[in-house]
Amino acid sequence: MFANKPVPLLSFTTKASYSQFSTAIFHPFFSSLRANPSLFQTKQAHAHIIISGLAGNASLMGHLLTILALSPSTPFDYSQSIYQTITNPNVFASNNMIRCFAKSESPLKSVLFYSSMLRNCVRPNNYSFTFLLQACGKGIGFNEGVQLHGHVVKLGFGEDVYVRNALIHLYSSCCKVESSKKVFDESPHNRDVITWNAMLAGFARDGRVDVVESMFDEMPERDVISWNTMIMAYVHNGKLEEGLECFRRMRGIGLIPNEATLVTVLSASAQLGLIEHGRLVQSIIDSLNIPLTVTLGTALLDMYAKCGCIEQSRLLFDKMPQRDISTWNVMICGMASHGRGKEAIALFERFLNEGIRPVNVTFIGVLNACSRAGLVKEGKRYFKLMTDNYGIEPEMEHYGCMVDLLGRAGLVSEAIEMIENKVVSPNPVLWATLLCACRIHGLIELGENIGNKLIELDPSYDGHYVQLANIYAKSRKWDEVIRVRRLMAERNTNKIAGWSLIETQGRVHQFVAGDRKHERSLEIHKMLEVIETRVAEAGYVPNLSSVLHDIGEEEKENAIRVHSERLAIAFGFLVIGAGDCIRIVKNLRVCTDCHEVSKIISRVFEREIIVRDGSRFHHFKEGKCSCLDYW
DNA sequence: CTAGGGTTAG
Repeated sequence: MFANKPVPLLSFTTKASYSQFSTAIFHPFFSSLRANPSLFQTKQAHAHIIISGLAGNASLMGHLLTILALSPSTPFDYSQSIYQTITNPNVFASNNMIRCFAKSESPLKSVLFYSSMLRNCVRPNNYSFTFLLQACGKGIGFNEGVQLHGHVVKLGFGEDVYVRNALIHLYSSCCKVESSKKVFDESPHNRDVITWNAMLAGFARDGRVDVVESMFDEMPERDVISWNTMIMAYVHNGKLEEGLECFRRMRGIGLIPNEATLVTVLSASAQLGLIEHGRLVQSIIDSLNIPLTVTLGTALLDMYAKCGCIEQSRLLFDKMPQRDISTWNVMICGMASHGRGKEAIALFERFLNEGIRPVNVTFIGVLNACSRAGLVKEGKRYFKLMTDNYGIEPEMEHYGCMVDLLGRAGLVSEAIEMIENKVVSPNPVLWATLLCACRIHGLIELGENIGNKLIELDPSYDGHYVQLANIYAKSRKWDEVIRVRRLMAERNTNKIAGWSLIETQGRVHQFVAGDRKHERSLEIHKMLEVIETRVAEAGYVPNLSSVLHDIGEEEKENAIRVHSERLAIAFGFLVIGAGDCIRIVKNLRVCTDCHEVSKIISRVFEREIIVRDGSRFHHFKEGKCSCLDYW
């Protein structure tokens, strides 16, 4: 009866008269369909019910609606048509109709349905409210939810733990975590692990990590989801190391992580650029035999790309049995961030050929790729494709890519036009992007204009001063360089402390400029001297323009010498096996001088160095960088 | 006869 091919109904009907069957014979089919919903088989069951003259039966139709509510993609009209055949709807059938509404595009319609249910004198029960409150949470129906909360209390379901949990979940979905907390506090004896988890998730969404932490410690019992929620609270609120530490503790007590755990932990590893940790997660996935779903595969793909292993990323991409739009986006953006513009574009073309509809993020990757590969014509064409063919409204990021693309190609007036004509409110970020182009192309006058304008707009941000000074330095206007540096010092701008990190044997070593705190500091500085000697022999002359302070020449050289990136490289030579590449993650942009030195190091030591800075990768190899000296 | 909490991309 439930094979994948249509069943010859006639042969079935000739065997017996349906009136002989009780409704009970359908129940085995319902339970198998609940476990494994299939629209086709549900329709078959429906057909049999109709033939047997039971289409008006509330219980049978209620079961069909349950299955439809559980199915991944349900034609909503179908659920409604089923409900309409019921001669005398009971609360069971109505509850499952609410569930179908909750899953639909407009979940709040379930509330309208609820009032019609009341008019028809169908009395709601505790199930009704869990489904209704769920629907309100999905549709962000705060007002509807509050009214339903009133009904819950009035009708006496206020102590049902399912209903209470649904209320907590509803309020936190509507960003009213204080209301969630009220419900939570009202009934201390009426809590289970789900109550606590819902409450944790509410505070996590609200960014109150400290509260999540203390509640987590207070919980009488914790399951995998409690741990996942705790880890997510850290990771989604920028406390990446804490997230990883929590994951370590979770494994320490012998709890088996599941897919959600691993996806979150991979995201933290990716953001931190910790390839060793990422590989550890991969080995956990392998040893637990966790199936590589699209979500998990995409998270892995992203981790490899963000940790500098774009080849690994690509191998995994080619092996994945299933991909969705995010998978493609991650792969395209990853390629672009590694400066492999042509490959990113080839992927995008393949993606279009497979008939997938690109979204805004896809185009950020594609436009970035064009910019990195210097493909001006293509970039313009894709920008037009995005707006004209796919109706995607360009966001600031898209304009940013275009300004970068045009500026890099030296088409400065077109870039200015783009900024001035297309954006409703001109954004400083776009001008800063163009300022970068001025530095590369040595456009002093324009750079001066833009730089001064930006400094005026935000005198406390040091990045604009640095760029302007770099522009002056490029044309050897040292007086101006000194003037800008002084201005910056006088105004005491907010300097973001730069750091570089390197990972080895599961440990993370983070350096700041001039760092002498590392346990192997002496060796590191000795290694630095060796590097310097070899680099100087290769003809390197320090470029003083990158030094931030207005100090004597000799000291300037010292200041460059101990940039965090160089300390990390020197340490890398000490701990990374010969032949293996040195991977470094930085928070800020690579300075001109460090970039130059890194190139030379890669040549004279025959060592590949991969540096991830704030927005892209630099692969230093054989004296060249993958960014082609434009960043 | 039906129920609840956690997951990726710029």
